[in-house]
Amino acid sequence: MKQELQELLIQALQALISEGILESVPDNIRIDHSKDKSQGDFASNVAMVLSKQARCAPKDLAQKIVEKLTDATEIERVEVAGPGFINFFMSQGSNNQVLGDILAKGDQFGLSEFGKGQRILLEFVSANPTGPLHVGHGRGAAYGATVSNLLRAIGFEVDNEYYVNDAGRQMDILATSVYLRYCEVTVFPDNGYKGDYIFDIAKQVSNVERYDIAQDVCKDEKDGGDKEKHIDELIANCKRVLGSDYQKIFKLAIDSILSGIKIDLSEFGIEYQQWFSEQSLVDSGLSEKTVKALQKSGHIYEKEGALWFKTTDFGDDLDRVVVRDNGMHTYFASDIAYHLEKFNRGYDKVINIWGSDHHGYIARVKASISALGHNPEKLEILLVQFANLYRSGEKVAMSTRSGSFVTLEELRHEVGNDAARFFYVLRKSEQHMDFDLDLAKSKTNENPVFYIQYAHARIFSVLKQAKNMPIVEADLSLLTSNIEASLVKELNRYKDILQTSAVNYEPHILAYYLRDLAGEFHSYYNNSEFLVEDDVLRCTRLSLVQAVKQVIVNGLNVLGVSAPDSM
RNA sequence: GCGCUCGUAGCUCAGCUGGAUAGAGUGUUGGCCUCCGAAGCCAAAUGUCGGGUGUUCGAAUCACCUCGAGCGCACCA
Repeated sequence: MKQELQELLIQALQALISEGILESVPDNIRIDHSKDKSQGDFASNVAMVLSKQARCAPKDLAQKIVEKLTDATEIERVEVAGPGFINFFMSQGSNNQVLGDILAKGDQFGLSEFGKGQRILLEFVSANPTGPLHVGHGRGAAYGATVSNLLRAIGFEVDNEYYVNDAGRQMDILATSVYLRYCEVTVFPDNGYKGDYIFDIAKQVSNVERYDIAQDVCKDEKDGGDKEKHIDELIANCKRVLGSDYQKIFKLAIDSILSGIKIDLSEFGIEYQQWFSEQSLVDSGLSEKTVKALQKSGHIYEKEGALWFKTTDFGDDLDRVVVRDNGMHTYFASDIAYHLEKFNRGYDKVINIWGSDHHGYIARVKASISALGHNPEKLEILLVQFANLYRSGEKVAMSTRSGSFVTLEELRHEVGNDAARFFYVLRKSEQHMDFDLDLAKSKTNENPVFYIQYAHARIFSVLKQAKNMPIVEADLSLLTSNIEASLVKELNRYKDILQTSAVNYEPHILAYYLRDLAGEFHSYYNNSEFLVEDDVLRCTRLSLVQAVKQVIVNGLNVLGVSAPDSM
């Protein structure tokens, strides 16, 4: 409907241009759903935007535009209001068309072809496999999965991907930590992974000799030494002493943790098309090749024994090291290779969802994409602020290494998947978020997700009771009350909401909409009776209510939240 | 010090590609179950939109300054 109105407006503007009143039609003419019923169904501010060009008062220009509008049966009347808004009042019949549309399309209602099948690679979570996911990762997981659903709903083809950092020093620290627990050492390195899950993995180790790998290593920090050096020497000893058994433990540790992460995400309703291994970039030599390609194109220089990538040529603050003086590739080097690999897979757009603490990393990644001859515009990086956890009014410190954190699994079991999914996306992703554990765990009724699910359950219950009553054709002209009109108006917004929510990567827009829709329904429920004697009236109201139910189901489905029939 | 993000009702947050009286949840106060699910509804009260200056017909929204909070500035990943 919005598009039809837009075309009508353009026609009117063109008529004014031919009369010499206006010079040109603006690119995008804004037509919004009015917030207030007294302001009609749609409003346009085009007259105010163009008043300068026309050199007359916005209100007068609006009047002139209105006079040029051709009649359309769907439009009941058009008004000029306020400082120069053009308000469109649609006929109730035209608004009601959406009901038939919803009931006919069912699960498909609201979907569009806006994305025209363009392919998007969406990478999210990608937490290091050094421990279970915690509640901070949960936010990225819920956000990423919902953005993915949204984009799919408006016609994009989206592949979800998890980048597994299974190479590098952190993994060695993990393996060594497991071995030390297996040996049941009494002194544990400051920099080792201390969580309980390390003990669980250690229990699975068998047929490996127990050596004292702490012999001859330098002092740990608590003894006045350097904790980084201490753990590096432990790792070196561990590798040397264990030989091939080291790989065994290494693999056990990562497999165990990664499979835990996969189960966790899958139970949270999140499916990935790809799990991309960092190690595979090393094995395939792509990391190596990428550095060579950069060298060839002249973006690399040597300084103090290391290879530096001149990212400052592409807008970064500092140049970055890609190969250290000890010959090791930095994480950045494999990350460049990874992004190159993503681009080579031929996606129309590559989206990364990162924790906001990585924002300083954006410039150098985009720089590397430019340097390798790709368009950095095709890479979009969305940042998610970490959630601050509060327990008993106090902020909870979180660190994977110290093992003091609340896992995503714990949270899911406490508050339920539905509440967790909804709660996470209810706030704008870049908004700092206070996650009050006590509130989320103990008073789950306050969570708005139940409000929406309750509306669905109520409708289900009503429809169930209507099952044995006669079914006749509905007469939509009987939907005359204010609340019915505003409920229909709300349903008419769904498609636009879905699109706005998706193109802006803002799931909270959909979440808020569903709560509003549920609110309208609850008002209606308390205000009117559905199971009335009159067959036509009953079936008419039930069809409205059924349409509401369908939209709630469709919307919750995008958010990854279930719509139970009873609760 | 430099950079990114944020600052809106007691609390948690929407609204931000400039638009009509700044909204919701929660909390507070008072009503509504002989009636389709009261996890609900209705009503009342609540704001220097952190502060300041500017841009203009119009600023919570844009620009600049300033104060406050979080995060990032490695030959770590």
